[in-house]
Amino acid sequence: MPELPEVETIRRDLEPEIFGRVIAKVDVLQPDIVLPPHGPDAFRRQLRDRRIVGVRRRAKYLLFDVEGGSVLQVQLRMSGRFALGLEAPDPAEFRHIAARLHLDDGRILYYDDMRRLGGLRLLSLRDWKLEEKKLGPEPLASSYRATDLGRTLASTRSPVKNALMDQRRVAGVGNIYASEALFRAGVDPRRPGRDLNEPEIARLHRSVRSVLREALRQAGTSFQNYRAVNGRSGSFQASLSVYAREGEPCRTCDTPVERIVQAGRSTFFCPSCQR
DNA sequence: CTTGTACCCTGACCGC
DNA sequence: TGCGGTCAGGGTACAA
Repeated sequence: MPELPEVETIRRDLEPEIFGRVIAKVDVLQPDIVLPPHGPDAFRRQLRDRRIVGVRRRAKYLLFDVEGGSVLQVQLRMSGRFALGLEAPDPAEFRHIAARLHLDDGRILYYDDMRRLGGLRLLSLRDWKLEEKKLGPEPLASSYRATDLGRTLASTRSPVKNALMDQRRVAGVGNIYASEALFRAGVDPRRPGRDLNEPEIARLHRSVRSVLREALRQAGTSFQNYRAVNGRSGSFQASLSVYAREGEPCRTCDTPVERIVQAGRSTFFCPSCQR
């Protein structure tokens, strides 16, 4: 479920706890969350006794650099999450533990994934670099400019909402923050990407960055089932302008927020403020 | 090439 | 209480 701010929040929670630790043992309880190229057995063998020398994020992926030139790539997708501790987390809340990474200090990193759409992949540094080439720029990087967004939108007739969620165009924006950024920019999510003019692109660029930054400051958005590490919740849900507010009054103009479906996903917008 | 749809999976919720 | 339909913060395979 997490988008960029949620994944980055998890990264910040995990890094000081697991950086430098050695993975003493790996248990795979749900084999299908181990993603190619390795099967569960090779995955477990190759991670064992390796030190974690980096805890990074790229797009919506968490990356644990392990000594020896490998990268453990974590795709949380809709329901993946972590718990860390000496003892197992509350079994009433973490009911779908799919893997356990035992650390050399006795603590265990639990990967829980109710829907099992996410997973863990062990890649060589070289293969990760190939994967990374498919991803668009990080929207919060200082090098990310309105012209970058403009170029990527100019090349598509897709609705701008879909284009924002396309990880090859810009990395880390998902269903919540696409809707929120378009509201802030005053842009109708159904407009074809290439139809946006320069001022609209400039506004959208600022909106994407500001909404992600603010969400990050509030440790992300937590609904019933999304939590950061060990169940810590974010608070950005209180700041949402349109997402999950169908029928409620727009905070700017009181027009009821509308919900439509684009590419199979809900989009929320204010038909009056967004043109 | 681009774009839309089906699908992976479990659980919560709603109307009947 | 049960049952079917819908929906959920993602990404990919495949068809058109």
